[in-house]
Amino acid sequence: MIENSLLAALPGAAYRRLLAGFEPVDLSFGEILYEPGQTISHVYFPGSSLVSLLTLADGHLALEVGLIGRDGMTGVPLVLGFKESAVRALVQGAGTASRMEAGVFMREFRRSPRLQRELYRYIHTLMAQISQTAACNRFHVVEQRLARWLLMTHDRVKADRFRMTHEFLGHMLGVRRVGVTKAAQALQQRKLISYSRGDITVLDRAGLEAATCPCYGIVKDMHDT
Amino acid sequence: MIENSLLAALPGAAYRRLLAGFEPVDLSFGEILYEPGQTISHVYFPGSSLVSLLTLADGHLALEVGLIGRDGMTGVPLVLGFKESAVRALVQGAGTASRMEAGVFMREFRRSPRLQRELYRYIHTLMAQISQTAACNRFHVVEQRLARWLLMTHDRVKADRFRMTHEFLGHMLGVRRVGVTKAAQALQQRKLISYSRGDITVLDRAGLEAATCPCYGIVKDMHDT
DNA sequence: GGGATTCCGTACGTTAGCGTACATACAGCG
DNA sequence: CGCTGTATGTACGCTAACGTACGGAATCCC
Repeated sequence: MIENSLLAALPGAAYRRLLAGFEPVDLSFGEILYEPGQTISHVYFPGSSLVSLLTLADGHLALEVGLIGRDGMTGVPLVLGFKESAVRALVQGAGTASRMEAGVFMREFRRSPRLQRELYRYIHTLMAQISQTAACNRFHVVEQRLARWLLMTHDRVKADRFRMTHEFLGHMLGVRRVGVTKAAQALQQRKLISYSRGDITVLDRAGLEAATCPCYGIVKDMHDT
Repeated sequence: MIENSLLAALPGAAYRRLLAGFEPVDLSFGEILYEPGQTISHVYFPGSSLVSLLTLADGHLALEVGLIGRDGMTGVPLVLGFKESAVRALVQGAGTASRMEAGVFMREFRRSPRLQRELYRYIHTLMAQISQTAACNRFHVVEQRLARWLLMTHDRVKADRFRMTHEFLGHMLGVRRVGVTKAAQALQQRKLISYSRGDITVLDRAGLEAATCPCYGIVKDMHDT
């Protein structure tokens, strides 16, 4: 019933203690959980939902630096002793999550060494993911990056089909809408995906993996280790 | 004598305990402290030295994601429960540092809540720095990014002059050497810097701040808060 | 079912940065 | 003093992506 793998990794006792404080919620597409500089009111452990961390630049431009699914959590700054987020957290895929009020969470966190260990380790993989994404955005072309992004999403939602417009993908990848359209066309012509009006279907996962840059594998291996 | 601000912030008792375990070292330009996937043998708290964190892509391309001076430390993965670094740590400015063997450090770390608090907070600012750098590398032109890089270095070495070739800067900014040369020429013509054969002098700091992107100020404010 | 809205296709000139190659010039060293 | 390596200047064609604009088409909503 709690589908988040960070929580699932906890031993029975700690796990049951925590459950009491959680509130199941349904996150809807486009919802903004935090803005930069804003106080973090709740932490979220996604189940079937998907949350993007976005860095903002020059007011309007956005770039995804991290992607959080059932393998992660939002509200990392709390764990590190800060009350505010440095980035925007945006619900990118509607679905379930378990949330907890920040103060309650911090009490539980301080009480459970096992939870601390899990979350610190998670933070390391998140940092590594952010670093790799930075290099990827710098060196690889849009088509490869789009393929990577679709694969990462595919991994987390565990479905071949998800809702996602080109416009939105542009904000994630930090490129124009038209740039996404061209890359998506190329992938569609190669029969790796198909799409229509905000509805994307992964047709050939292996093909996508061949079309993307090594960054995908590098980040995935880090999560699995 | 220990010039690192993370250490200087510790209260007297904890501070003196720690000092015993430190070994003062001189880091020389170009030295590689860690490679990705490699076990971390020592942690380093820079004094006058400067260490870059580089993400590698496609074997040969490099991109700086973090810059560590007297306000930081290397070996963050240890603090988060990992023994290996995910990035390359390269000495970018020769100078002093205090180092400690990984095992010794971890014992001290577990023993000192105050040290834990300091370092976790540092990790948050480092993450924010990496995120902002990612967006900066995506959206801003080389000239602005070069100005930012020079300012960040200037802040940390506390000297108007430092050694740095265009080739090397290319690896930091993830661009060709020629790209750096063009950007540096532009800054020199505007009398903001002067340079010659690996020797860069900051002439007009305020001018540089006007020439760079807002990212510089954003990251700086985070460190000061 | 008509109108508005959202989403995608296409097009055109512009530009930053790429890859590469070669020329110059200073610096240290024997 | 000349040699050799390292650092910087310059040049040229090329391409990915930009900014912008407009048309078509599916979907939603009264």
